[in-house]
Amino acid sequence: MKKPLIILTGPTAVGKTALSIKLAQRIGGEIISADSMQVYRKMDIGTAKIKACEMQGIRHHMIDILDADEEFNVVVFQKKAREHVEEINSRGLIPIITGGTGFYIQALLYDINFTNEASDEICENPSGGNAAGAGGYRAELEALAALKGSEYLHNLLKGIDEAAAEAIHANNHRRIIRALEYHHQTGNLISLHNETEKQRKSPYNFTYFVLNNEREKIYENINRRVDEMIADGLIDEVKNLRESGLSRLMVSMQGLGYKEIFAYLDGEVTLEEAVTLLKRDTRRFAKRQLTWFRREKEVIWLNKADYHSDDEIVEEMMRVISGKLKV
RNA sequence: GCCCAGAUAGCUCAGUCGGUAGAGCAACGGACUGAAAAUCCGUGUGUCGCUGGUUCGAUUCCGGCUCUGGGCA
Repeated sequence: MKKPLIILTGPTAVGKTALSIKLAQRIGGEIISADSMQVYRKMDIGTAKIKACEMQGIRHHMIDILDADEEFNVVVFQKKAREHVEEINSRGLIPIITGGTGFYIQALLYDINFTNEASDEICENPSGGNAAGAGGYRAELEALAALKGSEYLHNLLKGIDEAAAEAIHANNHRRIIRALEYHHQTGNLISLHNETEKQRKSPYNFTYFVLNNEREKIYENINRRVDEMIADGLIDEVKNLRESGLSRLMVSMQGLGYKEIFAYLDGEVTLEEAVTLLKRDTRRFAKRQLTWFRREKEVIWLNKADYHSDDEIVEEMMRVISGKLKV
């Protein structure tokens, strides 16, 4: 019998957090955050992290578990989140995945296989001061790309994994590097790996909700929220992180709000420009999130415009969930 | 009230010696399987203010009207 798992996601600023609390209260659940930035401590304002007083007694996992200079990625997420799911289930409660990182949700939901023999190479480089933060081979490829251009790497990949080279654009050096790295570590082709992982069936009895709203409304929320973040002290938050010695190349500092304010603090843009860019980049992010969710199979869309209140949405969710769990 | 200028994409504008139009920004669509709030790819989305006239054909020329600036009273 598959264990229940509820997912509540959607584009940024659509109102996931508030709804997730209501759902958790109603159903008797705990929340596991699927968010690549809220895992970091001291990154509160820019990540729109839920405040303790807003949790209303609902337990949250995967928030504030790392320092901003630590590495985090989909593999770490998957491993930890899976443990939380099992643990919550063992106490007879229902785990609710909330957050906007679709890739993470997919990795957990379909139990995508990321393991390989040489995985240590990446894990044992915690001090990595650059964005790559990975093993020597990746750094090597990084340097090669800088020296000879990503076209060169793309040709390299063509000789190893034709299908992958076909699928990955020559300019997408990050993905080319991963494909080469994958082959280097495992001796296998990433194109084949992707093909098999795509076939996976979820080990969970899941219900996948995507909260959405009219685009215009989402953008209004984003613009307003950015202004509020500035008013709430986002600049000081970034300033503190910067003064604590964080580089803007770190993964955590590439998050929305952090990279733009960092550029302002470094004197590259005015504050006004930084705010405009942050709003724009966040809007584009929301759009990319929607593209991701559209492609996901078996999702249930909930359009806020179709309901009068969050409570009404929760009622609808409960209807769907009870149908699923009855069997 | 009179005079001048303008009205073209969501915005700021260019342009068409008459053959239904581009640029920047914004926006939109897509990819993604160990950086994913990252990375990458693709796409002009338009009653050329309204209305008559001239013309085979008007966004373009002419008249009238409306609106918006500025000026004179």
